[in-house]
Amino acid sequence: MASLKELARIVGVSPTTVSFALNGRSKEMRISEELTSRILKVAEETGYRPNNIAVALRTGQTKIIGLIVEDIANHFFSTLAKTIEEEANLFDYKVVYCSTENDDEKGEGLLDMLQQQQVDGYLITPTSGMRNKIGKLINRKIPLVLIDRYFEDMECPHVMVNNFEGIVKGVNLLIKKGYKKISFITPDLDLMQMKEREKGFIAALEKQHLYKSKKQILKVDYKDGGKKEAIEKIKTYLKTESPEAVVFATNYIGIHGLQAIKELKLKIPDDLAVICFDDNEVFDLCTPSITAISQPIEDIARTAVKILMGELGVTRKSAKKLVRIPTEIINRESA
Amino acid sequence: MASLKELARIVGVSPTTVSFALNGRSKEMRISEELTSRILKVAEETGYRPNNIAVALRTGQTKIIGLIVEDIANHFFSTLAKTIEEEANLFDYKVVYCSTENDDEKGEGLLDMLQQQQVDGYLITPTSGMRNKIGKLINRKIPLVLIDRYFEDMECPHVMVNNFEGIVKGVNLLIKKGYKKISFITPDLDLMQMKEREKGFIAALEKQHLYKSKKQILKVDYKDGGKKEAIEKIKTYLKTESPEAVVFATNYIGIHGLQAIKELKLKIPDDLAVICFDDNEVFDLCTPSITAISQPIEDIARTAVKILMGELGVTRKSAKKLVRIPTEIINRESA
DNA sequence: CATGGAAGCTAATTCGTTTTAGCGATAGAT
DNA sequence: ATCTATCGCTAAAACGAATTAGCTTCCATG
Repeated sequence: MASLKELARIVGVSPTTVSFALNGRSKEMRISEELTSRILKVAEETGYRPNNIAVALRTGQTKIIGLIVEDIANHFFSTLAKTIEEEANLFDYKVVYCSTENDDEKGEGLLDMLQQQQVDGYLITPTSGMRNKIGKLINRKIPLVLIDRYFEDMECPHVMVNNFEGIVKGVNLLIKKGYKKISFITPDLDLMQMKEREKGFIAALEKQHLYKSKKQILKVDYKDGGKKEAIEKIKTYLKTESPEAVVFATNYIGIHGLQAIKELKLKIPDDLAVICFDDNEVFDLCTPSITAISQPIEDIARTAVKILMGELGVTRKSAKKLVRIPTEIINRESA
Repeated sequence: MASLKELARIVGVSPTTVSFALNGRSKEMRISEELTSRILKVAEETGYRPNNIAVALRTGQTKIIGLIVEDIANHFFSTLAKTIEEEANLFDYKVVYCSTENDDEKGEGLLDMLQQQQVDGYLITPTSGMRNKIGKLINRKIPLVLIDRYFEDMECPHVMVNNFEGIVKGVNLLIKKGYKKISFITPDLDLMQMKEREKGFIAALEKQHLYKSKKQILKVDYKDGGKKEAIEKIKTYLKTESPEAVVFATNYIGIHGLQAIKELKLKIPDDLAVICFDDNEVFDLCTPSITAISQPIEDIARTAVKILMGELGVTRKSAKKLVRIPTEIINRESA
């Protein structure tokens, strides 16, 4: 409520002087120690807080970073968001976050909105349709780091998990345990990381000559319907193909898959072994518990913030700006 | 990038005129239709976006509401946040959110931060230590709605689930199924809603003369340690008291409880029936699936935003400002 | 042929800060 | 006695929009 001007009036000096004193520029600006401490005292007493809006307008810095995730209600993204917030706070930055719902239009809208809010930098898990707008930001040298996905042939800092290697590790585990007829169930999304996971699956199988047919891959199109339809599709697939083991490409398709398996009354891992990309608290609780290829979320978050702080000039620029975080296999009972 | 001033220069008129045209005040301010459409066209072409910082400084309105939750990485709160964001967007409001981690100091800090950001209103799941600061906001007539908890004898709009009634419904279900030795496991938190749930438990049992001893209630203090310690405490309790059925007071203590039950190799519901307050995607997947007392999160979110919009003067003021949303029993296999 | 009013636009102020440029007074150098 | 430096502080501009209070020009009216 109290403004700089008012503080100045109370102390009986000019706003300029108060500003210098509060910003620790007293020595530099030759404000006497006595006056400085008087100002500080009054500021303390009146509980003065600078108006960030005014500061932002004047300095051109909001000290805010915009975080765009796919869906904040999803465990992966909310944990990501939380860690990013904590990490950014260490550098005195605030975070505003929003969800694209994987909708191109919504994503572009959010980008516009954040620009209007004059955020200083961006952390984004982009949808494919955001390519253009992101390209423009990059041309304008706006600090920006992509998370969890990236665009080919667009030079832009990004940090994501090593999807290819992660799936390969998972498949190799299944092969080692003796499973031969292995399937891959993935959402049908046009995203880099999905392609990488699929490539990892095929590569790992081909190395052991176990990739026989395209039917070993099921792509579930969520545009056709929601959860229920997905579960039905998976049930149908499992019945007709009856694989010995299955790798789910994401956390949520894994959950739908488990539901399908439960409804088919298949025994894990005897009837069907299961591995899922991306861990989930649920997996630990299931009976049997589900083996997962886990993404070190905190790692991803911290790395992304670190790079962004470099771009923002808060810390010195990171050398590595295209980071792949290795996955970790969480061995449980399902495979 | 392009400012109002620049637009004005391009069109060859004054910034004032441009401002009127863009804000739809042309008729009122007698800007000719021809000029108005020329301005609009140039604005379109140059992709002009007003600088929200400047607008906020001038108008005193940021069109931002501050949302303070306990932990954004938690399913309940992240779903809440998501719905609130969607709902607020309908009214052209943005949302910035942050987590208290149930830490009084952090909560107060967040309140300060949001004040400095000049948010127009607040949605808060408060920690007990935030009482004072929230009281001050209320005295200053700042639009504010509490969610999920409230302070006794402080008149402040709030919306929460009907905790008492929810637990009563749950306990009654257990009693109807014939369980007699029923326990209540709750985090040891000094929060209204925990007290209400405990009261509900005791009241429901006493009505059937089934409340025999304080030992039927276990309070787990999370200050003593994390998840692991909690699980150990629950295991110890279940071994020594061996209840027939247990009601978990929250989502996350339920998950820890299930872990404990799994480690003890107890069969649900034969050895031990389970009901949990607050639903979770996990519960549907567990074998057996877990019966829950579900909080209609979207309802809570929508109601809270509605009341806040009333306080902000965006819509007309709500009549009911102290709302209890009824719970819903999700019948599954664990009880 | 004043006079009034409307039509169509704009100059200048404001919001709360930060920052640049500079002012008066005293002290030291020449 | 004059010039320069330093000290301690401040006036004023700026950030980008919104808004208040006009300022012209033109036409109609008596």
